[in-house]
Amino acid sequence: MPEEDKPIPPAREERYDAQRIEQKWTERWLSDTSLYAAEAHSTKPKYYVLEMLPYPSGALHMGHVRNYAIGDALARYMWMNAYNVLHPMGWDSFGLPAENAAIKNNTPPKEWTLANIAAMKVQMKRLGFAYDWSREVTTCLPDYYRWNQWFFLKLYESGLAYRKKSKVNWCPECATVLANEQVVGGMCWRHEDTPVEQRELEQWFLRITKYADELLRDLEKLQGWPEKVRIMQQNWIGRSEGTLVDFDLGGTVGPAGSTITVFTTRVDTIYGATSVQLAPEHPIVADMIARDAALRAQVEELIAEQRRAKEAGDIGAIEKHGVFTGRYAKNPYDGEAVPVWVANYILMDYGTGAIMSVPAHDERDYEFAQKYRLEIRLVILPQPSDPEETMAEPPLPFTTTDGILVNSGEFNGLSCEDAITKMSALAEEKGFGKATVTFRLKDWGISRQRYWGTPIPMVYCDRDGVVPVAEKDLPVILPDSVPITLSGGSPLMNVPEFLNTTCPKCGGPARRETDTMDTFVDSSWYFYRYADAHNDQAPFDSATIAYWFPIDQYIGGVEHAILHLIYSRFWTKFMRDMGLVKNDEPVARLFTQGMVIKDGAKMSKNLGNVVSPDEMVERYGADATRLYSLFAAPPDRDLDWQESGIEGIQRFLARVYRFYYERDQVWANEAAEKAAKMDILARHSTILVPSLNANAKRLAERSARKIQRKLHQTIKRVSDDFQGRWHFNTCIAAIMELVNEIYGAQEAIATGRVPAALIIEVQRNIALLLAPMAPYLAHELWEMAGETSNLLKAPWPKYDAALAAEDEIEIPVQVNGKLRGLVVVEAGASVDQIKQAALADQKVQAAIAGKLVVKVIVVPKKLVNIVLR
RNA sequence: GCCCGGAUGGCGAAACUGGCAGACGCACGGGACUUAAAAUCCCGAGGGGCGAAAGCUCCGUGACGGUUCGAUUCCGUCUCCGGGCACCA
Repeated sequence: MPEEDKPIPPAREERYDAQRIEQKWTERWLSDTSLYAAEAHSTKPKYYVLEMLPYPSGALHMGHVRNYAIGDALARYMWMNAYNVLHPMGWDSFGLPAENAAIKNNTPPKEWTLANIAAMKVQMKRLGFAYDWSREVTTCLPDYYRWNQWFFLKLYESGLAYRKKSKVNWCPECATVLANEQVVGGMCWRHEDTPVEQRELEQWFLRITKYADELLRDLEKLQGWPEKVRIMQQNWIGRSEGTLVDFDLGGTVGPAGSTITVFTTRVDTIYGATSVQLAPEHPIVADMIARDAALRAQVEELIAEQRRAKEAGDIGAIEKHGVFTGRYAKNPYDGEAVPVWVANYILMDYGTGAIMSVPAHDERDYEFAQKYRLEIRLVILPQPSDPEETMAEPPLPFTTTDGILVNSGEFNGLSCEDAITKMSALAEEKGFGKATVTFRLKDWGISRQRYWGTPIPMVYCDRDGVVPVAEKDLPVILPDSVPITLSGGSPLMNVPEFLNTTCPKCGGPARRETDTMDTFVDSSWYFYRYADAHNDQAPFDSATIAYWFPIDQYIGGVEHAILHLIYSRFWTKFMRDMGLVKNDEPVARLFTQGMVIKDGAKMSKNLGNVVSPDEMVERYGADATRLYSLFAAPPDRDLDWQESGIEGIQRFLARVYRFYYERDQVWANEAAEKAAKMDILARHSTILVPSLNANAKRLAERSARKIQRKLHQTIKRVSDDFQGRWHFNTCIAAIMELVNEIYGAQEAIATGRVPAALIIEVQRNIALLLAPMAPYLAHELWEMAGETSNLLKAPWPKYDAALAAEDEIEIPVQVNGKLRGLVVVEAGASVDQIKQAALADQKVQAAIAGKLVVKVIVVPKKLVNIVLR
């Protein structure tokens, strides 16, 4: 193409106009769907960066923007580092709010949800997030949830899905099940004067506890996860080693039998057991109260106390109450019969729901025994430090395991540790107990008596009982246009076309399961689907998963540290055992970002301190909104949103823009300069970092060298932060410093003391450094710097350590730890040279005059400290 | 109660490995440009005391103590704030 036929670049405006620039680039980006597409096969290394998918509530909030700004910056950075990047997005689109909206606005949940998705997708695109939309996953659509059903069938086949009775919140007024958040102070959220009841329903559970040990053990492998999250999961799993011991009641009370099995971690203290305590909901208690109305009333009060405390979220503050049952149980070790009590501090869903109470060696038992004047018997004494010393009586309760047994028959004199081993062995030998491990982790109840969720693919037949739907008949489609009412249980029960079916086994009439799945099922494996989003033969292709997994970096809120992430880990282990995936864990590295707060409080409608992303984008642009959310605080900490802060960022972007614009104006007006520019550009398109020697000559000017040094220092700082701790706030500060340096050198630039080549190099690099964080402006600047390549995949700049190095450095000189002088030395100065310079300094001389110098500490490049006496 | 974070100017924060505390930004003050304002550019600034000024000096990273030539950083005790779990036997 002849020179004069080249398209004339569009006229640029003097003022930084975010809206104009962002609209221009949005159009280009949206017209090319291949832009952010991951390559199925690539010689490049793969990188899977994932942000937690949102619930489509209708609008993004600032927390989302922050989350996605971090992920997008990382994805773009990895593209620039020539990785094959997978960066997908989707919608966690089943769940209760759609049903609530249906009730409130009379809109079908599907319609409401899909409209919200469309709206939020527009927001995401406006913000410029670089997602591969061809892999979008929408969990409420049958092409996704059919695989939930498929997995459920596999879980059922493997014995990992089972039914059992479980309690639900029931509002008699609504005649329906309530979610925990719909219970307010023990009352229904819609009927403030209707107490919520507990009803037992048959529900589906997934046997996550089968993997309890592995889920715990593999936390070790997750070194790329925050320590905090690993600890939270560890506590959640709650592994505890102990002993089961049978106490005999000496005759049955009812169907629950005549044995109380207690779980204890301290079987070594069992000779100090002076009572057995049962949870109020223990089956033996049920037998006991069946014939004892007075006891029944008391036990019911204990249950009520427990429930009230739990609902108040304040179970720790509950005052301990108990009631003596009138029965005694025999301690199998010494044959002593101890009283059996029922107590409100014993939980039925942990251990066996029964404990032995050892007041002398357990704080809670001690408190309880004091209150009810139960016997307190000391059986552990402190280890004497000197064997000759007599053992002192310790203060009670004495809970340490570093002690010696007394008053414990044949076990006297053993250490607690030895006693636990020997006593557990004896229990097993004699058949009244055994060593065991319990977990706090419970099986995962997935049944929801709701409409807007994945139908559980099971059928109930009068003849064949519980029968799974045949795989070939999947998906079981969730019917549309189902009236969402407030009463009568699950809405699906009122849809005969759905409810009535035929038995897959005998072909006779049967009923479908009307419960739907917990939405945590959807989010437990959605990130696998991204890798192969349109597969209609299987949830995904295993070879594709082997390529992409594990996820290299997952980013989201810490509020999902436990449930979502533990269910996802469980799902992965199950899929691995099925042979579907090879990885043991889904996520190699996890990052949890801090909350966005305003005026010191979490943003909420109640407080009226919600900042709308749309408003920010409209007022300041997407770049400023994103950049500010990265700048205002390090990403793992809470971010206090300040309107004046984002104004400052906008000012910074305008300052950067103006630097390019004004240079362009100058160059455009100087024909000779322009020719030089073209010549330089031609050279620079291949050489990003000029070699030191060539430049050292060319950049003899001090001001030019200063700019060049700052440039390379900036590239280093920004690169280091992307590689390391992700403190994007300091990256941005570094770029601001570079821009300040340029503005500070205005005069040198105007008088031609700074070569145009260097200015262009700075311009190119600022565009490159800003590209991950402020992509719109960065693309515009890239173009203004004369580049025609796509910035998205332009190589990330490299710094030259020699160019970044300082020639001279200032070394502070302290005398007795107090700053007394500053000396300037060459960067490579030896310890001795620095010491001489420091001692020669006038101020230092004055400070040490007449005193005895005891020691001179020299830390090269850092400081000198002269110690006087 | 237990576990995990955090606390630094008027504000958001920085100081990455024990080495000049407060980079960068906001707000503020002063100046330049302007008829004026806005915008922009430049300069100033932790607090106290001394000084006309250049400057000098003391104090200062939630509190108290310790280690060290030297501590925002390491150790101990405590206070407050945030998050998680909660009578877990």
